[in-house]
Amino acid sequence: MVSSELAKNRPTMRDVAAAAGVSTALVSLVFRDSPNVSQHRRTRVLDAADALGFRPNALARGLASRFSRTIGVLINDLHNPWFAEMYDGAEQAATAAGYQILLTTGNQRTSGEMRAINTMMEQRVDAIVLAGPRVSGSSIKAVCDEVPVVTVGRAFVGINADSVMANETVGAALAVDHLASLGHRTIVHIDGGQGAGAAPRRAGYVRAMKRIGLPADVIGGDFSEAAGIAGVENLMRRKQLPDAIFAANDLVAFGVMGALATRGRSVPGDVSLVGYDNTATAHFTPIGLTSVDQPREAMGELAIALLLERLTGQRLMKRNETLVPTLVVRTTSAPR
Amino acid sequence: MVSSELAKNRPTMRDVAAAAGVSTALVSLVFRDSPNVSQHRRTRVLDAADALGFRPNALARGLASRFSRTIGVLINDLHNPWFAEMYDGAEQAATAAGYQILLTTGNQRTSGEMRAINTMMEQRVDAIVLAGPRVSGSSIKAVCDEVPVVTVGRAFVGINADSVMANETVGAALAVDHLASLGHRTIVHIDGGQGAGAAPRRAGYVRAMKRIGLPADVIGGDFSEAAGIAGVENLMRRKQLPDAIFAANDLVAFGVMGALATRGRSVPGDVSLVGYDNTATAHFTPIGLTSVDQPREAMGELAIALLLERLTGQRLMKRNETLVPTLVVRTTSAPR
DNA sequence: GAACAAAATTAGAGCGTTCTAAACGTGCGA
DNA sequence: TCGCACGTTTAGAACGCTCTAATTTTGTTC
Repeated sequence: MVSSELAKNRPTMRDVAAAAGVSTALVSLVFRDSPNVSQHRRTRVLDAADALGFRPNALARGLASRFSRTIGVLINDLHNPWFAEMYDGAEQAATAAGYQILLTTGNQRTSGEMRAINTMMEQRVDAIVLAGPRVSGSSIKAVCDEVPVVTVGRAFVGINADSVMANETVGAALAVDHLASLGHRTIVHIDGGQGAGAAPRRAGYVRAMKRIGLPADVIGGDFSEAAGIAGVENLMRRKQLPDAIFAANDLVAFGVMGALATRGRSVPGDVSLVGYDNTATAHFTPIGLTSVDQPREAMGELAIALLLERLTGQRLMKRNETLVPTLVVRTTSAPR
Repeated sequence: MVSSELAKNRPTMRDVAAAAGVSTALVSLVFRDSPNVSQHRRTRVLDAADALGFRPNALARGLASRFSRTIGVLINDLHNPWFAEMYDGAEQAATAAGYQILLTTGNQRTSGEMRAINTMMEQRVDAIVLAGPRVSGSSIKAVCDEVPVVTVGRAFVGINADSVMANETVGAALAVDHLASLGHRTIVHIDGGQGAGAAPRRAGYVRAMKRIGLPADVIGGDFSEAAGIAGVENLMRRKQLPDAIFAANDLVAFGVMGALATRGRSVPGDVSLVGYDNTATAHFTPIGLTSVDQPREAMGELAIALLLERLTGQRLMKRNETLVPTLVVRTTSAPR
């Protein structure tokens, strides 16, 4: 089935050892940067390895050592730049700790996620990061008992997985306070329906409005542009547009912007607008969307840090961390 | 160093074999879906494996079989949704062929790319996809001799790697013809400088303009928003704005949109605009950027198909494939 | 130069699979 | 009843590395 061209006989440690006139054990020590190797032999081994084009076999290494020094990262949606930024933080932290990352995606489907998790387990990753998982807690319970797991953007109860979250309630309050401080009184929230994080954002909005003595006004939606468009259609049927709109996320906000523009209303002239997530698109000049920003890279770093605590045996108890978002003010929000 | 909690004694084939009262060889056959296993034993083995929570060890499997059934995919920039879409196509094709994907990123740096490539080689991937690589051809020559490699969005000469490209020249012509058909006469191109694909886009623009008898007019730039802004500043110094602008990519186009808006000019009222790449951002309603679209998923699928040809020994000769882009017309281009 | 400690090196047994070749049933025809 | 073919099953040697314990070399001290 496989052509002879491909069935490469790659050099092994035995070959290197023979070429350098030492034992395979010594070659192994050299490639693991052991301090107890004489400089003399070290260079001889390294030279021999170089001459042969030797690459250590990570499979054999992992099998023999029982540790792959690999952390599996499951990203729910590769298209969502949110995850890319979280990944940056995670990768940096993992690399610094001498771990490699095995990146997989779930294609936004639970079946895909379970497949990806199984793959990681079969590859014997030492720990797992689940970024924005869609799967149920019960379906990953067994995994969490075998290997340290941290979830990002979602927390499970009843299973042994750490979590890193952003405080959505505070984020929503940030948006409301900002709009209120600009003098807006009628502030509508188009919510994210059943989406992850939608509920606490909604709750944070309601609480913040109550706190400053304004009536909460929530329009149902989801995390999509269409929801923003529908929300505007809904609002246009009223006697009067609100002073401002707080959208459940940036996508919804883009829908709102488009729909308002179509109907000849201007942002922020007629309505101020705040989004959530601070996606890359939000900052593009023609848009300039004011948006709540989550510390994505920091979340990725923290996720790895939590895993490392488990891997080094420093901690056995579950830990849930929450980071605080900030508000990035751009041009879609202006004084009333 | 490692806590006892973590040094899991995962069940092995031996355990499963013992529990099912068969040999490890039989267990192995069952897990490889061998047809020569009696139904009776198969279910016994599967039940035993289930009861024990057995997961085959991919490391051991790869070591013993000399094939990991894994294809490494190096994505140059995780933040760029272009790659995500290409990846979708690749993953689908790979999964269909029974391969797993090992995804890595180079963080837009050649050093990062080389590290990632080395990692993949150490993990003994069976083949490699390099999506938009920044590395030099000479630095991956050795890799291409060890394992089938396909590059996407870039082709190397002198090394044994297949390639999948989009025809940038045709893409540029698509943009020019579209603008010309709308009646625009002065069509400026803000180019991508040294960026990947910038040269053929520029050449395609020049050729298309020549073909329809219009004067080519190229403003130097790069693949960034800033280049779009600078381009507009440049144009504003002229007596008159051009009828239309063909930007080297969507990012440049966004810069152009923002800069024009800042200066009180409207798109497409004063100037029509066409981008390149058809990024997700391009379709958002408040932007609605007309843009050249590359068949990204198809490119990913094709990349895997080329690798499979090599893996099955069907082909030894290098092959370079080129796919044809299309134009997605939105609201930034209108009749003169 | 002997005795000992410390440093450097090595032999060899795993790690959990696959793979080859051989062994084992079992049913069939002679 | 025997022999044979066929479909199943198995023993045991890889695969390329790590790890433990033992061995050899080197350095130090008297």
